[in-house]
Amino acid sequence: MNYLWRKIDGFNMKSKLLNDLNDAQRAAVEYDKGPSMVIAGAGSGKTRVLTYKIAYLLEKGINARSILALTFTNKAANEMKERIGQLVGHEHAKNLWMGTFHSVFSKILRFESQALGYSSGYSIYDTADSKSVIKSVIKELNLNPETYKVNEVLSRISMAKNNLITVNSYMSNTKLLEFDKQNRKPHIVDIYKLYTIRCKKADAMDFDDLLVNTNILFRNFPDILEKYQNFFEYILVDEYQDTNFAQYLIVKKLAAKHQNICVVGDDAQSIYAFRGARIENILNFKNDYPQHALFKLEQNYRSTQTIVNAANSIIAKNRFQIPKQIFSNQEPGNPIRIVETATDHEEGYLVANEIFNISVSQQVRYNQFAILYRTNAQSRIFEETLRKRNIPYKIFGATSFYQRKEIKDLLAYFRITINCKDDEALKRIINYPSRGIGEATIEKIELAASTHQVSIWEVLSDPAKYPLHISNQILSKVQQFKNLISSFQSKLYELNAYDMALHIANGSGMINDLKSENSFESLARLENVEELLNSIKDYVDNQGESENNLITLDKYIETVSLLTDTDTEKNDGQDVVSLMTVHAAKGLEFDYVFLVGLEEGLFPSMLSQQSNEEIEEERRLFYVALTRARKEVLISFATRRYKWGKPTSCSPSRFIFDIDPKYVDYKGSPTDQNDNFDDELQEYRNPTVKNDNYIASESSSKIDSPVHSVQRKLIDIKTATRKKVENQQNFQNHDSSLLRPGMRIQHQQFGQGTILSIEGVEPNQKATVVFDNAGEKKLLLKFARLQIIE
DNA sequence: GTAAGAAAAATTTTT
DNA sequence: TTTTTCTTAC
Repeated sequence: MNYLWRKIDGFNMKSKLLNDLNDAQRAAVEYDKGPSMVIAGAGSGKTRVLTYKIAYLLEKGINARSILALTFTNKAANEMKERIGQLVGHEHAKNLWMGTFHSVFSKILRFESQALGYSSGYSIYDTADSKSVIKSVIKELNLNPETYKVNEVLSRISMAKNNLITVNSYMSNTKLLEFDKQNRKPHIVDIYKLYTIRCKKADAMDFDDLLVNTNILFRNFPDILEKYQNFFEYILVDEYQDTNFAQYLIVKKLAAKHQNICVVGDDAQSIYAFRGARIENILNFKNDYPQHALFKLEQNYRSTQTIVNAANSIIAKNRFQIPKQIFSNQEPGNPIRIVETATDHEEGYLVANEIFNISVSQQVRYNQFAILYRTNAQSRIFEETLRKRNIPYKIFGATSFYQRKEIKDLLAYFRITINCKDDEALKRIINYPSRGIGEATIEKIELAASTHQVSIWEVLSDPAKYPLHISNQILSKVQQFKNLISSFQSKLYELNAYDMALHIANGSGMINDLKSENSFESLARLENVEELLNSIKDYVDNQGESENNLITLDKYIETVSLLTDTDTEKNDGQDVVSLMTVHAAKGLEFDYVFLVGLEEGLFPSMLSQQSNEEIEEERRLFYVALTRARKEVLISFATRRYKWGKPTSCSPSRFIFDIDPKYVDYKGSPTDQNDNFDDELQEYRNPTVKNDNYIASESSSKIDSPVHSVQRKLIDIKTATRKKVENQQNFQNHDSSLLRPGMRIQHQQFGQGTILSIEGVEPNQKATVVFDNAGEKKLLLKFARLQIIE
C-alpha cells in the first residue's frame, strides 16, 4: 500500500517536473552526480530548482537523512521544506537536514560538544549578550569606552571570526595589529582574547562561534569530519553568494568526499559583504571544482520586460560579475516612475495616496504592495501616513518578538535554568523582578567571579569561598535568588517544556510583576509572555510527546535561540501592505513596489561610500529592490528629510541615473518647478556643484540626450532645493538669533515665560527660561520653537 | 535602592 | 525624533 502510494506520488512528481521546469531548470535538477553551480537570476525560479532537485533526489531513493540543504534564513528553509513536503509527502521530507548554517551546525555542535569542551546544553549568545560581555571586558581591561566603541569592537571581532582568525592568529597577524594600531585601538586583540575566555567560561557560543567551532571541530577531529562526510551524500547550498569564509570552508570540507555539491546563487544579489559574505566564493567555485557543471537560469518569470531591462542596465554598471543575459517574456509593462517630493513627509503622503489610488482603480489587494526602504528608521513616516489613509500595513523586522524585553527576560530564566554558567542570562534577571539586589551588589559578585575565573553562578553557590563583602541582609536576598533558580533546575527534566516554562513564569514573579503594574504597557507585555508560552505549548504538541519521550525546555531553547526576527513573521495571508528594508525583501515579490528614500547618503548609505566595492554592493541592493516587483515600480526621493531630528537637504541617489532612461518616467513635483535662472547662474559661478553621480553616469553611458535631460533636471532641482533649504535654515537661525535675555516668549508645552540667559553655539544653543507656570527650564533652541511675544 | 526627569547619543543592512 | 544613559531627589 505504502509502496504503491509512493509510486503514484513519484509519477505525479515526475510529470510535474517535466511540465513545470524549463530546459535550464530541468538540466540543473537532473544533474545529480558531482559538483554543480546554478547561477539563478532574480525571479528565475531558483527556489523551484532547489526544491525540485531535492524532491528528485528523494524520488530516486536517496535517504532524506543523507541530504544536507543549507539556506540563509530559517524562513527560506521552512518554506522549502514545506514545498518539498507537498511534492513528496511531509513524512518523507521530515528527515532532511535542512536549515541555516547556524541552526544545522549548532545541532551538530551539540552532538559533538564534548570534543570542544562545551556541554551539549551550551548557551547561544545573541548580539545583545555579546555586546554586554564586550562592555564589561572593556571595563575590566581599564580601556576607554570612548575609544573602544562596543559596536565597532564587536564587528571587528565578528569579522575576524567570519574569516576564521582565532585569537592566536590575530595575535600573530601583524597586518591586523598594525591596522588596529593605526586606528589607535591597539587593544582590540586583548578584548577579543578576554571576550573569548568569557564566552567559554559561560559555556556559551555567539553566532559566529557556531561557524568557527564547527571548523575547529572538523579540523581537529578528522574522524568526526569523516563521519559527517560519509553521512551527507548530497549537499545543497542556497544563496551561495552570501556565504562567508567560515561557511565556505565548512561546505568545502563536508563535500570533499562525495563531491555531490550543488550551490545556487546570484552574484548580482550579493548584499551581505558588510558582514563577511564573500562574493568570491561564487566566482571561485570553478577553481575549487574544475570539473563542475554550470547552469544559468536567465529567464525571469516574475517581472515585466521594463523592470528586467532596467535592472540589467543598473547592474551593468558594476565591474565584477558573472556574465549572463536575464530576460523576460512577460508583457513590456509600464516605465519605472521616479518622483521627487519636497520632504520625507510628503513622500509618505505620496506613497500612501498612490497605494490607495491603485488599489481602488485597479482593484489590487493591499498585500500586492510593498514599501521598501534602506533603513528601518524610515518606516515611521509611512506608518503614519498609511494609518491616516486607513490602509492596513505590517512592518517587518522592526522590533521582533524575540527582542522584546519581557520575552528576553523569560528566555533568560530558561537559559540560566538550563546552563547555570550563562552569566549574561543571570545578570539580566538577578534583579528582575526587583528583589533588592542592586547594581553595587551585582558589581561585587561580578568582580569576585572574574578575579577567581569562575562563573557568577559559582560565586552565588559558594559565597563562603568567594567573599563578597556584602551585608547579611543582601546576602540572604542573593541566596534566595540562587535557591529559586536551583528549584527550577531540579525540575528541568521532570516537566515538559510547557509546564516548566509556566512554572518559571509564575515562580520567577514575572507574571505577578506585570499583573500588578496593571498599565496598558504591562498588560501588552503580559500578552506577549502568554504568546510565548502558547508557542511553547504548540512546540511540545507538535513534537509528539509521549510517556518515555518528554520534550523538555532545553530542547525548546535550542530551536528558539536562533530564531530571530524575520523568520517568525509570516505574512499569513493578511491583506496588508508590507513595509520592510530592502535586505529583508530579498527573495520576496510584489506586484507594486515603492522604493523610497533614493537619496545620496541614504541609498547608497553614507557609510558605504568609502570604496567602490561598497558602492557596488549598494548597487546590487538597488538591483534586488527593483527585481522584487512584478508589475510596477515607483521610486521616490525627498529633497529635504529629517535626520537626527534636523532637516537636512538631500540630493537624488546616483542610482537613479544608473537606470537606462528608456525605462524611466520622471515626474518632478509641480511645486518645485522653478521659473528663474538662479540655478543656472549658481552652476555657472560654482561648477563644483557637480556630484560624482553626474560624472559617473556621464562617463559610463554613451547615450546622448535623454540621460542628460533627466540628469540636468534633477541636478537643477537639487541645487534649487539646496538653496531653498539654506534660505529656510537662515531664516530659522535668524529667528532664534533674535532671542535675547529678558524677552517674553511662548512655548508649546510650558506656555509663556521670560528668557533668563542664552548659552552655547549654533546648532546646540540653549536658553534658560523662567516660565510663568512651569518654572525654570533649559531648552534646546533647535527643538523648542520659541515664539517671541510682545 | 528606586523612580523620574534631564542630558546625551544615535541610525545600515542580520544569522 | 527616539532611545539610552546619567543625575537627582526621595
